[in-house]
Amino acid sequence: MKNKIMGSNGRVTIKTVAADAGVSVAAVSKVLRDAYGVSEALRTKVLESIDRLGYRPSTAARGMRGQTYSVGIVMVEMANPFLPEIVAGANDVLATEKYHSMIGVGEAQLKLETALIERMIDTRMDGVLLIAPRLSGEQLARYARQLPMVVIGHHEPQAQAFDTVNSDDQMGGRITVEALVAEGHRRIAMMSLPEKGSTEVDVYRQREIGYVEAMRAAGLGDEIRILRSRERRRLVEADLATALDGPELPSAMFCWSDLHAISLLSGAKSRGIAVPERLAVVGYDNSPVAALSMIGLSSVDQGGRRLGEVAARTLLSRIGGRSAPEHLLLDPVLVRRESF
Amino acid sequence: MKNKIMGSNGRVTIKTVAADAGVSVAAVSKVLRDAYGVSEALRTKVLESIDRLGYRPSTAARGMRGQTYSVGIVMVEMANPFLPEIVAGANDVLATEKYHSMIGVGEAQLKLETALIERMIDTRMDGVLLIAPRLSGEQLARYARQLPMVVIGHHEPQAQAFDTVNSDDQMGGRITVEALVAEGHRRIAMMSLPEKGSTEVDVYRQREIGYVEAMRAAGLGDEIRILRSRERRRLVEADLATALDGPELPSAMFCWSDLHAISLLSGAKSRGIAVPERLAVVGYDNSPVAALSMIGLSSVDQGGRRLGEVAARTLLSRIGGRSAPEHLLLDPVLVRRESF
DNA sequence: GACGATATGTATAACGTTCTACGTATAACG
DNA sequence: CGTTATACGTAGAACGTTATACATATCGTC
Repeated sequence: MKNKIMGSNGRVTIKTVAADAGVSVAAVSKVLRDAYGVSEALRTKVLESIDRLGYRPSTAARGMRGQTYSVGIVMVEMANPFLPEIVAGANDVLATEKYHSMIGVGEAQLKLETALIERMIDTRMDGVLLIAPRLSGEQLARYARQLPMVVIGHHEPQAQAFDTVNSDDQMGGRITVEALVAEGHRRIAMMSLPEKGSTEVDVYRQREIGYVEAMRAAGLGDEIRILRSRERRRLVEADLATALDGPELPSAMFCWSDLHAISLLSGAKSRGIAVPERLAVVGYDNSPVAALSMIGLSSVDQGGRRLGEVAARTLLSRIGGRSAPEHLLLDPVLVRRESF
Repeated sequence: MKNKIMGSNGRVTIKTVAADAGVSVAAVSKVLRDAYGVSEALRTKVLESIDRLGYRPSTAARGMRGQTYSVGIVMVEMANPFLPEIVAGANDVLATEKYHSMIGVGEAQLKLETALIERMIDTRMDGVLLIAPRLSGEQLARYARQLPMVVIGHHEPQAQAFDTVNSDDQMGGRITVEALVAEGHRRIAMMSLPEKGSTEVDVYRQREIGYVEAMRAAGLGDEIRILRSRERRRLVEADLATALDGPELPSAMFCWSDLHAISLLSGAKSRGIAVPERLAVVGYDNSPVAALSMIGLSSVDQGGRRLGEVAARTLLSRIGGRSAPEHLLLDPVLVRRESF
């Protein structure tokens, strides 16, 4: 067994492969990149050496000059039950193209989000997928000029620098109201987040728009009622209690998220309010908890896995060179359970 | 404004900083690394240039020769509700030392786990934190010889090449049985996973050991009963139904995970089995779902955040050069709710 | 001032891969 | 056979940072 040319730390490098196959380093690189200018014979020889030696390219070295075949995912938080499906869907697609994703958790903090995106740029990731980012559209665009970007959970169809892939949140509000109206409900309220500081890129604002439109279309413009709950997890139950104990309990409540809907269910039960007889409840996200038979929450399903798949495909096409923006909306579905 | 020396793509590089500060590239590098051999005056000058220019080191270039100040986390799956707290705790500690974590999801698949760890090595991450890996201790040790490693959810106190940080799973079984016994329960069964293919590194095997020991200590050796549920999510409910419909329903059931416990609660309710009067139920993990008032599951709390913090600290000390192994156990706590 | 010890700052190669320029071989055509 | 076009493979620089060797400056002592 001949002496092998190894990198520092005893690692098999492209030089090891070149020596084993009896070709130049540049030839091995061409084979790895599927670049023009190597014969089939040389290619076969090199691939055999790569196999035999168990060579893996150094991602760090690739980042100096070429592609790393990695994608960053920045998630707003880890505990959100909607996100695993998105990530799984994205990873399915990425894996077919030999890409790996690396996830950073932004904790809904601008500073952290910024630091993560910048670290991904510094690591020379080929692209980034943001899920429910807190950065503004302008800030997103600035980073998108530095690396390919796709955003989920941010509605900005006029954005040029990055793509968006979303569930159609207006439609989610609409189909929920339509279904409740078809059951005879007239007093349909919506539980959302504070209006202050929000814009129409936010998913809950889009859901409100759909709710309002459908109520109007059903001739229920006078019954439009949007209640606002503070976002802090600890404050949600207090705000929901206010809604449940208020003077005019609606016959149905559409909540912008499952978390709120589940808390509402809980509060209603403890007050002896019959669900769905006295109060029908619909959430949003169709999280696994919603499906527990002890919960039985009706909920709008956004098709997280499909979202992830489409977003990853869109990102790969950006990485491949496309610069014309794409803004996609996928149809949500209302999943009915006992709460409605 | 003078011409600035910029890297490819218009990026501020170490050369830009050196030129701006009027010093050599190597001096700037020494400042960045806090290395010996630069004066305070030069240091101040360089740091001002770094600030003014908004210089960020290229992580890829750092990976060629030095440290990247990044840590990989490989998680068994994304949807596990126990994991967000671990990651949050780890990230808190890592952030104080200017490290970023990047998460890969192994989906409980050996091939994927392997590929992720290798990609983290290729990216020259400074260390890796594995959460409930499926790789064997031997395989873990092989990778741990290539980069610093800490493992959570894998009990191997004799391992030399990597560290472990775990909740004391035996103790979790023990305190549960003790509490049930103190309430007068004698027929206490445990719901666990299949014995085939498992070893004592697995958390559920450790919980079984604690269960068995505490039953014996309470003079209930004859009442030891470990039921086994297949791991596939879809099969859990069928296996639990078998347990609920069996000839001898115990008076209490200790489940190795909240998922199983919640399904058991659901099954018991649908059969009219009064919880906790006819059947007391205790889960493991104290997940957010367990705490929902509509669920009210008593559960063993592992202190995920604390686990993450300790694990990150342990990893940083490994990265800092320590090679003597550390194996830490944190005490779990039984959280009581309506199910018991 | 001379000498020795220590601190400081620079020059330069290394790290592993990609990109590009270009020399040479090969094939096709007249 | 000579000419032209194309394919193939190599040499070497680039990428941005770190690590190390070493020249020179500075400080303390005699």
